[in-house]
Amino acid sequence: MGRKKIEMNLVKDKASRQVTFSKRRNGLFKKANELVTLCAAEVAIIAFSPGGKPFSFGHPSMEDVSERFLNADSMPKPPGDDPKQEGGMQELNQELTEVLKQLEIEKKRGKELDKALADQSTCIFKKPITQLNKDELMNLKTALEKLHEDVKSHLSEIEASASLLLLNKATEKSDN
Amino acid sequence: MGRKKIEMNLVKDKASRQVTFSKRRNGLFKKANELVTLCAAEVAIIAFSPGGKPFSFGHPSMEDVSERFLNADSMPKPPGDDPKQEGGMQELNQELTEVLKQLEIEKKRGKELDKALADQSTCIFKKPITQLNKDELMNLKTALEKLHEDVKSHLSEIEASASLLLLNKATEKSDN
DNA sequence: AACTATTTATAAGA
DNA sequence: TTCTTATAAATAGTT
Repeated sequence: MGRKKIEMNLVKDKASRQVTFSKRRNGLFKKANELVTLCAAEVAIIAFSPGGKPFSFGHPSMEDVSERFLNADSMPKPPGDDPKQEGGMQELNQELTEVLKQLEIEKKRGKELDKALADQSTCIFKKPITQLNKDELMNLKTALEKLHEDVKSHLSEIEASASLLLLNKATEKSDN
Repeated sequence: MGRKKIEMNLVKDKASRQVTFSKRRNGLFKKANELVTLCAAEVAIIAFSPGGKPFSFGHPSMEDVSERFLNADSMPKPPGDDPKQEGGMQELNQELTEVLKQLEIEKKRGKELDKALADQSTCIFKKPITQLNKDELMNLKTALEKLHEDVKSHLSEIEASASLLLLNKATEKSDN
């Protein structure tokens, strides 16, 4: 789909691979959105870049899609289910939904924290640089940057874990 | 992308809608597969047809993806640099080191919990959730709650550490 | 981040 | 449903 046909193998150059990922991720999400619009479908996607960053698409929101999954009654069931599982399932599903909601709330709170931390950091780096011991300054800067990064990666983990759970629940249902 | 351009609205005719969904779902999954192949990305998709039937795509396996999450970690290292400090710098540096040590401890604690969760999850995630028995579901639920608690406390710890760092920094600054 | 030459996806038709 | 094909859309390489 471009100037030349490309082989369907790993793009060797790292930079090119990142560019390709960005372009194609956009394309994928656009296609997903069209599918939603044209067909009144519900679609959720989670994609990890080669660098390991998570990106997600969801319509309706991931949470809405999750509720759909977690409502076992609306899902077609494989034949030969053990009936004695049914009773506890419903309750557990509800509880799982609750847990996921809590995770969502926590995620949002964390995002605000992340932002606040970032703001404070940049503020502090502006003023007293010349008055500090260089090594110390470097240490502090590094520490804050790592804290910042740590918070961010942890949020990714939360988001990814929740998404994974949801995706995992649906996996067996269909083979396309 | 066809004989005629179509409006991006819901396809009215139900049969056509189903046909469109099938075609475009195939296209979407193909694109996802290409993204995986070209970029070494990891992608999972769930899609509900207009009729409510779930379809999914996932590369690599859910187990691999989950492991990827639950193992990912990186720890800020305490400075432990040479003692070329001047004046109040020494105090500040000690304080900083202390905070980072605490953070490291907290981080390790979280890592253990995550690993415990991973152990439970890797076996649990291999099965569809609807086929898990009650005990397994309870374990999963407990693991998720644990993860949630840990994340919460971890974020609080980070927040507290960061605040302490910034406060110390501000104090040192006004002294100069 | 924009631009096009091409390839690819797909809407309509069979 | 599956295939065919004219056309729209995505994108690889380039700037």
